[in-house]
Amino acid sequence: MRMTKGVEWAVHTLLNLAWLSDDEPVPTARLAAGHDLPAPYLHKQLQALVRAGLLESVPGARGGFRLARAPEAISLLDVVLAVDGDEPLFRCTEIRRCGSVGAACPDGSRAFALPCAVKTAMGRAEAAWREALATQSLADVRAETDAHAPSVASAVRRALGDG
Amino acid sequence: MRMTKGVEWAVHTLLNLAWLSDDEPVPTARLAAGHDLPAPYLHKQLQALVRAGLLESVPGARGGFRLARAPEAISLLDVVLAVDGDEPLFRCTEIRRCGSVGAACPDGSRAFALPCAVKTAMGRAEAAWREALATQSLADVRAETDAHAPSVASAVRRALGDG
DNA sequence: GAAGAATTACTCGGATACTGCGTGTCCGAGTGTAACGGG
DNA sequence: CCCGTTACACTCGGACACGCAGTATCCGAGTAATTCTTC
Repeated sequence: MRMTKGVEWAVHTLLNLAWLSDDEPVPTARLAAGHDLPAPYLHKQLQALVRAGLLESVPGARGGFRLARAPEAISLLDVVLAVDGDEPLFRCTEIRRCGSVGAACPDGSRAFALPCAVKTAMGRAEAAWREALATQSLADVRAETDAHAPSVASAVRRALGDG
Repeated sequence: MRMTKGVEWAVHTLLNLAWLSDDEPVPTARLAAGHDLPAPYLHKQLQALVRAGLLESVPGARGGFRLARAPEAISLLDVVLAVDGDEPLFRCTEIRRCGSVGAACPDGSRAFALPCAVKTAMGRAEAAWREALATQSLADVRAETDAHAPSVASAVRRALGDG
């Protein structure tokens, strides 16, 4: 029950693009060098972000990736779902219907008409998690970092800017 | 980013024990037959629940497992952490310090003194998830099932009771 | 018939293989750039 | 000197191996019930 590390890479990479704030596309190699990440694998994650509509890819020479929307319009939930997929944390396989317990229910169709209570309980918790992720945007995280560590923004522009 | 299926098995098994409500220990084989689960693997999950203090194991003939606490005192968070471990969903590897971006921060020790904003944002969401799991007890799920499907309780007693 | 000891059968507990997904990598298709030649 | 063509270098895009955690299983240690023997 753990998130893939691609999520961390994706969030930091999107943050770096948000700090650059110009429309110049940045190639994978420079983004990967920004945090010493393996370029091919990061590239794979970036493709997922493109498919999810969070990034725009520019092909050809001097191409690369840029944000497809404003940082205010990209939530952490968007990033997590884009990289890790949108499957629920808890997958109900309806084992309540199986085995001797399931068979001992005389009115199976009526007893199992409503959703499994375990599934709904887990779903409530997951909804709270998603809500908390959805209400935090990339711009919020950027603002929090700017408040605590103002030197990071200029460091990103110095390290990743194409000047 | 998915929960192990052992969680579903553990919750349903604990629920069944809560429905039985007597102090007779139930062996693994009968619990597994209740939902057509592979007995050896379920046995492994039950051991994890014993280590976490949610179940009591009774060795020897006519032995088995029984709840170690009242269903009201067992939260869904307890079950999830017992089976899947208590590692955080999001693991921050501090990549912000690495690479050209990390090196470009002139005052590294000051800029990175406070926790990573990405980590704290993810931590807020995870805290909401844990809170929602912690406030739902096994007794709550049992009550919800009793309200929606009253026949399940008697079915469990009929299928798993040692009568 | 009752008490005691040995036997037996059943249970938990931990150690051991197998599989699927996350992790890491590679090469081909496509495009913009730049150089080069001709007008 | 300007324009069109050609070649090139760089980028994204998807397809291909590897390792570890989740999945599944087995056998040994320990205990309570049972049975047999003896008084």
